[in-house]
This record gives sequence, structure tokens and C-alpha cells, in this order.
Amino acid sequence: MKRIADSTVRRLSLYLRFLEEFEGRGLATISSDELASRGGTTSAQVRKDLSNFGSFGKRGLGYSVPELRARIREILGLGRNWRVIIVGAGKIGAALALYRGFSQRGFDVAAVYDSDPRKIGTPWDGTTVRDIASLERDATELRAEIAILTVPADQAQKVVDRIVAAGVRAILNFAPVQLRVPADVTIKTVNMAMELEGLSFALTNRE
Amino acid sequence: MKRIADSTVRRLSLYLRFLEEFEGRGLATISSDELASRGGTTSAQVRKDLSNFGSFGKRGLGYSVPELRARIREILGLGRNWRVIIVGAGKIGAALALYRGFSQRGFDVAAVYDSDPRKIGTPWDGTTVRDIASLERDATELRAEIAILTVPADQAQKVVDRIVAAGVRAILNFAPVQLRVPADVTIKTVNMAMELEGLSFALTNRE
DNA sequence: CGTAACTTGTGAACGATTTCACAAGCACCA
DNA sequence: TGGTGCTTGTGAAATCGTTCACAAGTTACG
Repeated sequence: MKRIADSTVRRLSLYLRFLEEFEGRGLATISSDELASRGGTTSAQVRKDLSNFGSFGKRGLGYSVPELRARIREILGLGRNWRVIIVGAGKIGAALALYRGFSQRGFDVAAVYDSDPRKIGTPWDGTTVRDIASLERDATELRAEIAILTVPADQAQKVVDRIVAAGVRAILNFAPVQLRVPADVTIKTVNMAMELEGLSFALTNRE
Repeated sequence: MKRIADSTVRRLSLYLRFLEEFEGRGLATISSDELASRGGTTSAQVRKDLSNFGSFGKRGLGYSVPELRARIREILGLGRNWRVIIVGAGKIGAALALYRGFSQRGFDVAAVYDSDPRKIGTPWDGTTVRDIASLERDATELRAEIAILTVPADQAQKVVDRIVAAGVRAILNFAPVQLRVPADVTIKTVNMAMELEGLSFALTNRE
């Protein structure tokens, strides 16, 4: 399959959100132009993005909202539920676990891990915090596909190696470090400091 | 000034982190190649990034670690402290406020806002939660440059309009919606759902 | 002082992504 | 049925970002 740009995938996510909103309002069809203006892009961009995967619209009419929504869900792999583990039961991990959007969107938190003996065994939103030492041992039981990493920076690489060893092939990293993973593992890093510094740069270098 | 790519700014942040680490270890100089391999990029990329802002290296030798660190800090606008307000005292807001890296890196939390009467007035890490209604009134006192937005999606646009009205020109948005702001306001959106869907796409469309 | 080893800074080539522009398809209506 | 108005899908052009490749500067050393 043709390589798809990361920016395209992000926009598909965005379109999906708008389509859900439009469907909630009972709209039957939508044009690439309406979708574009809602998402801050252009109609040509919307059509190009979609054309990577087929042709879903009707000339002269636009796109059927429910159909396009279904197609994008399928493209993004949201036709099924994913098993997620959260590694690091600190403040950020807790905030994420409580975020309702998660399970609503088909990402089920299967387990939460920590290395702190004071946290291990404590109750956590219907389950209990597990010892990070049992990560590999639990792997066959849980068969998690996605890991969310919220451990301190200095432990992140060590922990991510074990996550990969446990068979997880997609990682969302909140630790403020650059992690190394094998080529067949997808990792996305969300780095607060980097975002803030981007804002600082923008404020400083206004013309 | 020449327009700088977003990707360049993100890499500068990354280089800065490495330089701090190297300086901590007492290294005096570093080559573009070492910096590159540490950050998963190429030496040409490092040099091109830096060349946007001047020439800081010595041919044959590389870059002085302390000097380059100082230069990048200056470029990113980190030579001063920034006043930050957190709008939305929920779980995510709380997790962020407690994140130590913030103040360490020169981003001072000047105030926290919420609209929930049960939260307003409660103590919060040395200050108290303020009523979001007083946002504009507080503006001249606080002179905040950056706002971190962690309110529910359905309130986000309304709140962001008020943040802009209060004179804030840079916003880090955690609400899972696309926000509209005037052209002179910089907004960065961190959207968990979008990141997870990116992982879902990657897992689904492996060749 | 000359040469070898190394590394920067940067035009030019390349590759990827976005925008343009238009033929072709569809619905509606007279 | 033919004409009008609208919107898609997509090559081609333009723009943007990355990689290549090499001249030129610097140090080390005999």
C-alpha cells in the first residue's frame, strides 16, 4: 500500500470528529468545502486526503455523512476495540485513565503498571495497579496492542524496551525524552516542554 | 525574518535538551553528527536548522556546547520567564500544574481558573483557584503571555475567545476540538484521541 | 610551514506535500 | 431531453522541507 503522510492521518481524525458532530445534527450530506472550512484546510486537501483510499463522494452532491464517517473509521482501524496498557501510575497516567473519551472511542484500558511498591496493588478504576516486573509475564494474558508511557524520563528507555519485549507494537510516549524502538514499532511522543517552547519561539519571533 | 518551519523549531527544542545533558556531563564541544545521531536525524539537518539563525560552529571542531546551548535558548525565547495561566482546574490541569519541568524551564504558573463554584477559592499549589469570570479583569494585573486550556470540549471555543480578549497571544489547547483564533494568536493543540487514532491507523495498515 | 584529518555552512538536487485548475458526473428543472 | 449549477477526483504546477556533496576553515602534528 502507498505510504500515507502523517499529516493526512491527522486530518482524517479531524474529519471524523466533524462528521460525528454533523451526523448528530442529522445532516445527510456534506461537501469537501464545508468539511475543509470547519477544519481550517482547503477543499482540495480534503479530496486529496480521501482519494488515497478510494472515491467516496458523489459529484454535484458531496459526501454522505454516515457513509464517509464509516469509511474513515474503517481506514483508521476503529472498527474494532484496542487493548491499551498504561505504564506509570503517576499524575499524568491517572488523568489519562480517567479521560472518558478513551473507552468511548474503543481504547480499553486493560491494565495499569507502576514500579512503586506503595502503588502496586492499590485499586484503580475497577482494577488494581500491577507490578511493572510482571509486564512480560502478563503479555500473553492481556495481548495489549498499545501502551501509554507516563514514567519519569530517566526510566523511559528501560521501560519501553520491556514494553516492546512484551509484544506491544504501538506506544504513546509522554516522557520528555527521545526513545529508540525497532522499526516495526510505532511510537508517538507528546512532549509538553517542546510545545511550550514552540509557543515561546512564536511569541519571541513575531515580525 | 524568514519563516521557520515548525519541524525546525521542534528539533531545536530537542537539541537543547541534548546539549543540557552533554553540558551536565562536562563535554566542551560536539559535532553536528553527534547531535544528529542522538536525536534521530542527520548532520546536514542539524546544520541547516542552525543556519537559519547564524553560524555558531567552528569548522573542523564542531560546536561549543555551552555556547550553542545559550544560542538555542535565546532563539527559542527562553532567556526570560513566561507567565502562564491554566484555565480548567480538572484532572489534566492539575497534572500539568504539578509537572515540575514547567517552572524549571521558565514557565511560571501565575493563576489557575475554573468555572465550577465548588473549585473556585480552593487552595492550589500556593495560590487559589480563581473564577473564570474574572479572567479579563485580572488581565492587567497578571499580564500572562501563555494560556493552557484544559476545559471540556463544549466550552473550549467560548473560553478561548475570552482568553484572547484578555490579551493572551499563545495558547496550548488540550480540548479535543479545533479552535478558531485571530491570525496573531498562536495555538497548539494536543489531542489525545488524534494520537491514539494515529497509532490505530499504523497498526491497521502495516504492509 | 605544509599536509592530513576533520567538520562546518550552503547552494543544488531531490522528494514530499499542498494547491491549482479543469474535465467529468450528478441532480434538478423546464 | 437538454441546459444549468454544483461538486468530485485527479493530473500538473507550485511550494516546502530534507538530503547531498563539496569548498572552505580549523586544528594537530611532523
